Amino acid sequence: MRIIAHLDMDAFFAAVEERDRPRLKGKPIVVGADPQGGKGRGVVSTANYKAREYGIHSAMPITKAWELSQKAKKEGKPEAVFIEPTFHNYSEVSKKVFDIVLQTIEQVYPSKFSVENLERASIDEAFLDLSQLRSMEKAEEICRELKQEIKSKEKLTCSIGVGPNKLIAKIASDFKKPDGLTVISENKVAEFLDPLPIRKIPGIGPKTEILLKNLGVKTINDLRRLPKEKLEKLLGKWGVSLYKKARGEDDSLVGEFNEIKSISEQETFSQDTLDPNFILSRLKLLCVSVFRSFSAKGGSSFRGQKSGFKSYKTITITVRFSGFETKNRSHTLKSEARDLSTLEFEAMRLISPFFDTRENPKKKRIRLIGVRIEKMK
DNA sequence: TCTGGGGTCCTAGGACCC
DNA sequence: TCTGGGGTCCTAGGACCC
Repeated sequence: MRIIAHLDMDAFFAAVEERDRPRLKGKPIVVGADPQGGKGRGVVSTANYKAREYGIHSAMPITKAWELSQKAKKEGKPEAVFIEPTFHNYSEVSKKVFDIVLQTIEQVYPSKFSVENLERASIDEAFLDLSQLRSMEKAEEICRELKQEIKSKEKLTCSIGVGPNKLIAKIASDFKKPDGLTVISENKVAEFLDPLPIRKIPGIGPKTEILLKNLGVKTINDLRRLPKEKLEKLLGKWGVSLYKKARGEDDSLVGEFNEIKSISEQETFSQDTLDPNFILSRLKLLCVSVFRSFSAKGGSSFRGQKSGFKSYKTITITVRFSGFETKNRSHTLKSEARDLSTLEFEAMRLISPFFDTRENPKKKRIRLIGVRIEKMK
């Protein structure tokens, strides 16, 4: 039997800000783009639980969050504090938290846990393979300990889910947020999943939700009643995988090696424009910056492995117009490139048709451009 | 109220090769 | 002369995640 835990920090970015700035204690906090008095561009990255009471949540346009905050103010409630994210800071805190996780488990269960049993899934999430403990009770106990240690050393709370696989652990960690601990043993999986809305399954987003709702499927129990063939016809490969997920099945391993497959940067302009001088100069800066991360040596990347690539083969540019319509154009070179000037040259070549009628017959203004490289070695 | 930035995976058509 | 089938690569787009 496998025992997998999923640890998820609560409102991570906002929690770090609240911890580090005592004057913000207890206030609604929104980490995201600068709202610029309701005229800003961008979205909410993280809102703390006080701000969520105003209806503010992740991925919401920052202008909307601003309005909700103003509305609350009129009702006599405290205005939300808007903060721009400092990723460097969060990733340092993240590292400390995961060090605490490793140290705590190694202390309590020496030789039963090592780095390979920990998979950092993102800046604020990790999976732990606790199968070696051979008991759900022991797993629960160590998770309690982890939460306690993180709280006392870093003054941050997290939620943990424990289950027979990564899927159940992940859904369970979300079940009692914030500061929750949910343990689902193998024989309780169906009972746990049945009443949950299908959106709780990672991978079901707004589109799949609508598609399935049109078939009368709202809960995971409803989903389980659909035959495999029907799901496959509807969603292809993904449908077959959903069939298994609805049954709580998932055999993916903790600590699978995640190779970096692409490096990209993009920029949304503060005003939509079709000025080639401006756009090309920004494009060049994006190229420089993408090339810098490409050739950064020895630095540990987001998922913890070494980068320091030597060559790339595919260049892609992105253009997003005023109406949010988005186009990509890519080119794969005949042989590997190693230099910045090839990247700049190809990026310019790919974007130039967007300045005239070849790719932009209505002369629409541009909102965002991006540069990506792939097939690195 | 218009919708960030950095990623992954999947699909589908066409080219090309055997 | 009106035509197979499989494999792989390239390109473009879309859904989703944190």
